[in-house]
Amino acid sequence: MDGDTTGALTLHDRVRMDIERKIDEGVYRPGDRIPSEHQLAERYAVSRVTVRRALEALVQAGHVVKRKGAGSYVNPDAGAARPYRVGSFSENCARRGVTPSSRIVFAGVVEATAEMAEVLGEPCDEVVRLERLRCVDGVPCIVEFDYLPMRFEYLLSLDLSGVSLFTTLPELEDMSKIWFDDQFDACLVDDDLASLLECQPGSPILHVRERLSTTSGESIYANEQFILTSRYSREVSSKGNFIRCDSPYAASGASHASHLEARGAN
Amino acid sequence: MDGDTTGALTLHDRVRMDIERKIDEGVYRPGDRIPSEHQLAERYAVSRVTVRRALEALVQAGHVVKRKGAGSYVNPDAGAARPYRVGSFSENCARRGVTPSSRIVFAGVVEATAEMAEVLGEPCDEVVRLERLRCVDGVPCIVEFDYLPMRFEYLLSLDLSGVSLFTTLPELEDMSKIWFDDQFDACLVDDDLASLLECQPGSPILHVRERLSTTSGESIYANEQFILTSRYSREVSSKGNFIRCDSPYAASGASHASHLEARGAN
DNA sequence: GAAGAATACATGTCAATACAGGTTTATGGA
DNA sequence: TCCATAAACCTGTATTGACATGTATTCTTC
Repeated sequence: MDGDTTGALTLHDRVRMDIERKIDEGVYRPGDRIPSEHQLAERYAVSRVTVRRALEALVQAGHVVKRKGAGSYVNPDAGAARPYRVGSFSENCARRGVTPSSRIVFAGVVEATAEMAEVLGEPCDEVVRLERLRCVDGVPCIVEFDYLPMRFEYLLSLDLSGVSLFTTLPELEDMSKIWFDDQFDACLVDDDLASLLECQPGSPILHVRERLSTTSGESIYANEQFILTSRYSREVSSKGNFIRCDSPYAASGASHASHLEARGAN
Repeated sequence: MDGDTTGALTLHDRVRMDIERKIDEGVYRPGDRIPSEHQLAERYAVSRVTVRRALEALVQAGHVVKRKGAGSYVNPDAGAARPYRVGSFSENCARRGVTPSSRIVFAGVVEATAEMAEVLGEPCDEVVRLERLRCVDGVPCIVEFDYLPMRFEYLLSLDLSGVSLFTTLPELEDMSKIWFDDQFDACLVDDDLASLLECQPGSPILHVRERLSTTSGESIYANEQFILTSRYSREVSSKGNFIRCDSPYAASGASHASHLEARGAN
């Protein structure tokens, strides 16, 4: 395990990282069989259980596939070994070599509507509200509204124009313990959005309502994004541990839920 | 573990299911601390490792939260204990007591475009193509195009009007080994879609392109859905082990990728 | 040479034990 | 009563050992 013996990490984490590194460096190449659990245990001087735990994580991440009775293999499709993390707006831009920017349109405390309280999962009178215009190389792409519980009021004293909530909130450190609830709609750009996004009113626009909560049920925040998909596309990759919960409206005759916020309140 | 001793299941599965049942029946209620791992091991007459494995699955599914040094607790937010599976169109309708129906608009083998071959991840000349109109209580909501590798040609001899691909394809049995790649766009209803969906041309419509593949890199199928969100809304819940890979178009100046299929080819 | 049996090997499952480190509760002194 | 300490308890991590089951290879037999 080389000189990388950071004492803070667990054994199975160190084993996992070393195997991961060997895959990255091509020591184990796509399609190759990697040494058996028994051999790895001997090589790293750990128990087989520890090796199995490391391999389990690699299987979860898509780097390794196992075949009972045969062995463990490096995933032959290198592209399928997706990074195991969430990319924020800022991160995605950086990865593509374009410059993200944010203009804070509004940041403050507002009275909570009944719907906000419900979405945030707790009775509350006030919420922290952000409205941001996100641009790529100066071209406006997304209008985003964020709604956070009052315990995040401290955010208002920070400069949020360059950062994402993803990297700011300590609650979001361990993504594996976060539930994302997303609802997707298509709607048309109204005059307010058009002037912010510098586009034609009546253009189609993607409307995403997202709610983040911990697996223990605590709400973190909710947001609402209007994404001009002609300028910025939203892609999501996910492993099968999610549920779609489509809901037909036609049957109940109920109209579409309106936006979380009264747009005229600015 | 009652009389439910199905020999086919593993021990940790039986333990997990029994704890799950006790949570469902209210023996362990939300917020309650469930017996310690040591106690559970003694009660079920299994080792602590087996109990931990059962609990691990329950934590993954969101039913249980653990606190180091303190104990394991039933997730206080019952709503957060989401079912650990994907809901198909048919399933979601059934759950809501409305009647789903599908009209097959087209089903057959077509010549593969370069883009289809790329999306399906393998060189191919032909693909199986389905076009379906999905309705809720007779109201058309979704136009769906499916593209499958030729090994699924046998589907064409089945009656697909009542079922979903999800429950039909054996490849989709273990959802935890499936990658979903989704891309969301908003666009406008054209004349073809309008006549199928019985709606106004120019209405905003949600356009989802989805690709399913195994963690070992094998493509299963790709599809393209046009969802009238005013009649049927798409919600997605997911745990944090996914990635968003938004891509800015503004920078490169590249135009939006066109549909997978030439719409006029019908 | 081909088919089937025997063998070696790899992963899957499970048990029993040990210790580290965090949390809760009980104890005891100021 | 309040606070600090100690003990009990619980989860996290790791080891060793064992057996079951599926896969691949080799050997034997026809």
